[in-house]
Amino acid sequence: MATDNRGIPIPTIKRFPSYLRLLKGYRDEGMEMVSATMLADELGLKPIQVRKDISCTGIEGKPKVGFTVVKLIDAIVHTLGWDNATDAVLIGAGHLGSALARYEGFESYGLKIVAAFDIDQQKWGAKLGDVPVYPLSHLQQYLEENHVNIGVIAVPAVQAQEVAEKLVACGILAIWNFAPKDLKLPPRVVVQRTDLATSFAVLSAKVKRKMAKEDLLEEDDEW
Amino acid sequence: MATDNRGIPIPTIKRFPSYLRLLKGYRDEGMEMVSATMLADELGLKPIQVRKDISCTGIEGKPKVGFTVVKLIDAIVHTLGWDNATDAVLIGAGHLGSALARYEGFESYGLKIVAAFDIDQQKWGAKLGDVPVYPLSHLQQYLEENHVNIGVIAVPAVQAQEVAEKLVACGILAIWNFAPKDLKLPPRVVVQRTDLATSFAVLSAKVKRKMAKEDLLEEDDEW
DNA sequence: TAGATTGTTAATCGATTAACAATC
DNA sequence: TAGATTGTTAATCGATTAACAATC
Repeated sequence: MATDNRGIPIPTIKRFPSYLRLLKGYRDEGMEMVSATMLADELGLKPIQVRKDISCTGIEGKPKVGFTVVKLIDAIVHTLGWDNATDAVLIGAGHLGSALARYEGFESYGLKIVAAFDIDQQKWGAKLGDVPVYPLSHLQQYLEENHVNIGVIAVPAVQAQEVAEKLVACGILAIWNFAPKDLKLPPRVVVQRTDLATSFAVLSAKVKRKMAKEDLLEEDDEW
Repeated sequence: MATDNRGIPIPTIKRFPSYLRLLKGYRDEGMEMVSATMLADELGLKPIQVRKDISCTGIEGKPKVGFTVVKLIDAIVHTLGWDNATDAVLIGAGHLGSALARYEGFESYGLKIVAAFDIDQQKWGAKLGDVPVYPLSHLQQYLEENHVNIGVIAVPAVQAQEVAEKLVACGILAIWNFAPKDLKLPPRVVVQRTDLATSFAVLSAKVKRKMAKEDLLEEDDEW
């Protein structure tokens, strides 16, 4: 087990995709080596943090020179587990589901949405990009016949829990939940939320903080 | 400045929307009081953490009884700054942009998307839900004539930086970026990313970790 | 060589968790 | 009252940052 990722901090995991995007750009430009300093500069991080993150991949660099771009790409991809493609089903073929199904970036993450399911009869038989839409009632059968590890939930909040339980009952290992609802599921199931409310809350808080600081500065000016 | 939010930890901010959803449900069911224990239980958190989070809002509870549901809702909404509606423009009327424009949950966050802009001529004049789509070339004029604080970016990665710079030049204070690209902007601009890659990276890492643990357990069994 | 960069070890910082007195 | 729950203070845990020797 040369590069397992137990113990890699979540914040580091979250920075990996940014490194990856940058590194792929460098590779496409023909750049062979890159230093932590350069990456840090480009992403607004501190060099020491980039070095720490990189060290989690097990890759070693050369003092004064830096790291081999393609080696680093491979190492990050492998550390994230993105070198093994994983099939996923999408539940919910509304606007968000449709956007997800058509999103082409998933390919480079090793994620492949193989089928979508919806309760709305009008959507059955349609295609979202390359992804066929089936009746939700066919989900169980589909999962019995196809090996799929991940379920992507893009249904309204009120239906999310029920859909999640159905997925779990069918043996799904991990759920990526886009519904604005916190799911209660057995701990063996991996759940990842992508929640607009959460993201916007952080934005709101930062804006409010910034406003407060500016008000404070103005006060200071008057003194 | 009774309840400014400087010093409220970001992880706490991120949990607020989950509390809010739960509390609104309780309110609608007619529940008047709620304990930290109950919230924790429902969300899979520890009671102590919920109490710490709640204390950041300035709300006080009653021992043995808990907190007043509606008071708590108001306090969280106010702490997030969601009691003041903020206008936003959306750049990019593709599938994702369309899904965002039609998303009805934003209303309860105090976010209102007032207009969308796109370079694609075919989209001009259309409406995404209630949101009109204008030519991107009209952005500057629109922002001069309307007071808008937030820009939502839902364009392809290659165009994101350029669009962001245009928004900043027009005086936008904060940017919510859905493009898979790290923006380089002056520090005075608040930037929040909602990045599918980042979210999926965490999911992948958790799955990989889980697999490794299971493999390990199997090994243990054999010994 | 000189100097930039790596990698490691230690210090700092911030969030979570524990302990416990106060209280309804 | 007894016991559940709050709120505060202190301890723990984990990530970031600093310091610095090693190295190309």
